[in-house]
Amino acid sequence: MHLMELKLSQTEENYIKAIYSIEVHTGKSVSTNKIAEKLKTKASSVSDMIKKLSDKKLVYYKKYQGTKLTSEGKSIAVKIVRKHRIWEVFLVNNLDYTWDEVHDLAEQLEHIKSNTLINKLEAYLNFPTHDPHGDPIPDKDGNIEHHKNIMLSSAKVGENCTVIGVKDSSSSFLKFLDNTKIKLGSQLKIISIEEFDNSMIIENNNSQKSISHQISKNLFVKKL
Amino acid sequence: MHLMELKLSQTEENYIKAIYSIEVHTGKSVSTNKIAEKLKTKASSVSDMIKKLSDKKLVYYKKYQGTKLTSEGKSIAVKIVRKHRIWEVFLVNNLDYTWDEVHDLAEQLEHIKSNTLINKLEAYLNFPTHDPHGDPIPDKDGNIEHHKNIMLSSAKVGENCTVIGVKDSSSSFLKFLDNTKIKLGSQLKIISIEEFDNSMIIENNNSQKSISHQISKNLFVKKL
DNA sequence: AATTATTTTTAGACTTGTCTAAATATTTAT
DNA sequence: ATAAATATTTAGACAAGTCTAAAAATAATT
Repeated sequence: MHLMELKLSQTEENYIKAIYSIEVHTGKSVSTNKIAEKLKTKASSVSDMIKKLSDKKLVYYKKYQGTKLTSEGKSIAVKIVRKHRIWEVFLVNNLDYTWDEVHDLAEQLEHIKSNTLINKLEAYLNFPTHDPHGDPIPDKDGNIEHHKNIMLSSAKVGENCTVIGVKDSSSSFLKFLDNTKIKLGSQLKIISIEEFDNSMIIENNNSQKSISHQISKNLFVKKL
Repeated sequence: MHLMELKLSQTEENYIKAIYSIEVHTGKSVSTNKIAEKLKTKASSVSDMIKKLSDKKLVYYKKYQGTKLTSEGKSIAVKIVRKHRIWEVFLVNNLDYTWDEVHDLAEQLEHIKSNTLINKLEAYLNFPTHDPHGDPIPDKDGNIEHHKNIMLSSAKVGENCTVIGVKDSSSSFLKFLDNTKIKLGSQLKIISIEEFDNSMIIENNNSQKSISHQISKNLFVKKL
């Protein structure tokens, strides 16, 4: 519906992405301070940029009332997210990066401008549905599956499930997962749950491990 | 020998690369106008930037005397070239781009900042020695094989050779090669040479084709 | 060698994105 | 409901990179 492809700077794209991610998490309109915090910049800079994005009809904006992406803005945001996640898949699956190493690199790669590159890359990777952190990859038209956020901690004894993502994607958490050999797609069976501290014994690759509640609360799973 | 990794902007990198490519072609010190022409900018802008690069000890510069890369500058240039060519290999070999489509994309990808990415990518691609245009890929330490520029036009009847590059990398020439099924690594046997116009009959994939002198002058080959 | 012509540099202005400090709105608390 | 605290916006300055127009240096011509 857009008459001409407007070209955004890397900075503009980063603002759009930040607004999108806050908007998705909170549902509400996004405050200037939140954006500043996310982008590690100052509120005054954000104010300036929001005006610019508003002029380009990428956000709705009334002074002092916070901001929200227009449908055009949202569509751009989703495209950036799509690029980011597809690149992450490539880095982890093909170049042997680990979960915790890829974010900064993907942050750069997502800004590569090309109409065809990301689609070719997606095909090369066999149309992955989730990135290495378990977040869903939007399709070519911007449709994105919102997964229902089932945590491992809510699973019952005897159930089987597949790991599809992590909630906490801090470097230390991801390293812990690497060490315990839990990764995307891992099949887990809940053997028992300790009432005292809610820790779980799970079976993974035919071996049993104990998982603290702290951990199970941060693992998204799909029940089988 | 450099005490700390200095970070260059994309623009600075482009200047370094431009100076390098002109310096390699001509051998002489590079004039402001030549750089301006290459980068499609104005001489005044070039003047400013050269001063900046000179402050950073990446070029030698005396007013009105042209400029030359220092060894530090040259090493940076070669690293960029390395990135550019490795990305081109990936785009053509793995994502099915054609020779003539990849330049602009590689121009973006070469600026991705990462100490590990390009080495991992190189390994993933099995350490290619040449890019899809036949230009040699510098190794991790910046060593670059200067190939001896043997043209197909200098081959004799009965000789066998492999295509390792093109001199003219215009889009129309690359398309012509695609159409005639000549690509990097193609094995060619010279069947005959027509004295009148120096056109050649060559054998490629068990089929014979006529190649004008204009074409054979622009194909780098390695004799077998 | 003196005069053109060309190349290169400087000076000043503009754009994008940033910042600090001050002014204005809004929200919270009393 | 008024004062205090917080959030947001404006104003003005700065850095990177670009440009035009004018000045200075080099090269070419006669």
